[in-house]
Amino acid sequence: MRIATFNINGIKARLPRLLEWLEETRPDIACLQEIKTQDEGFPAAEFERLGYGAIWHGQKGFNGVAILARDAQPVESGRGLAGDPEDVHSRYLEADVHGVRVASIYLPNGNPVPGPKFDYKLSWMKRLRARAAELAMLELPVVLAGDYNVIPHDHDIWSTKALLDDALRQPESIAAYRTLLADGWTDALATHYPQGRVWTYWDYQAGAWQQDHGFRIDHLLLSPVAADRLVACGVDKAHRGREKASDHAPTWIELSD
DNA sequence: ATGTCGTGACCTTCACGA
Repeated sequence: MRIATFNINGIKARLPRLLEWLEETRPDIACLQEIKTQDEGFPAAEFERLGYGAIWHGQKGFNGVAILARDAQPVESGRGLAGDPEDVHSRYLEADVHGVRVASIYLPNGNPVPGPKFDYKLSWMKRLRARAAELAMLELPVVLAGDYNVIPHDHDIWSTKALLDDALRQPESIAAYRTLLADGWTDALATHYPQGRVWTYWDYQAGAWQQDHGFRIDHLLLSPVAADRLVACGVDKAHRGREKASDHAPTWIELSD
């Protein structure tokens, strides 16, 4: 079973690319982030045509997450994270699909540092950790997939000197991410590529793609039962190089049946 | 130092978020 995560940076602008990717790679589950549309604007019929059921949590202009399932309808098990009634961002959606509990996560960017946006990022990560602890109690395999906006290690960015002041590389962000790993979650790509230097994001600016100045922020965290079934993982890098591409590349895992 | 996108709004151009 293939489970992918893809920050598409606007589902309206990206729809042809997204449908093309689905047809070419046929993931069993696709977690989408930054759909950047209200619920009414979600093109569910387009996915249905390709055999995908979907659930989505939209928001006007920004954020927004979705879960697609091939030949199935995801059964929603969570929408938003508990712990902050003031939080109106659409960043978390969770469902049961094909015997797996899966979450589509769009973790706050957190820039600039310091400031309220960075505080929000860190508190959001605490709330995610609390939800993850609940999910760890399930018998089902669990996959927490999404754009974490955290660069976990120096070898997860093209230059160790880049983005040092950025929220994506702050010690507090990295520590919160490592806390999840310490709780028993497995970073799939880190396990399979221990030497690092596998990118999932290349900025639109400054010729980052052309120079391969990327970094890794799209992660799939696996519960122990899911990690036991991990057989392969990777990044659909070629899709980042196409016309009108997202600034992220699809990132995926393969679980044994 | 700069570089680019996508979205939305009294909208042919800017502000914002990333």
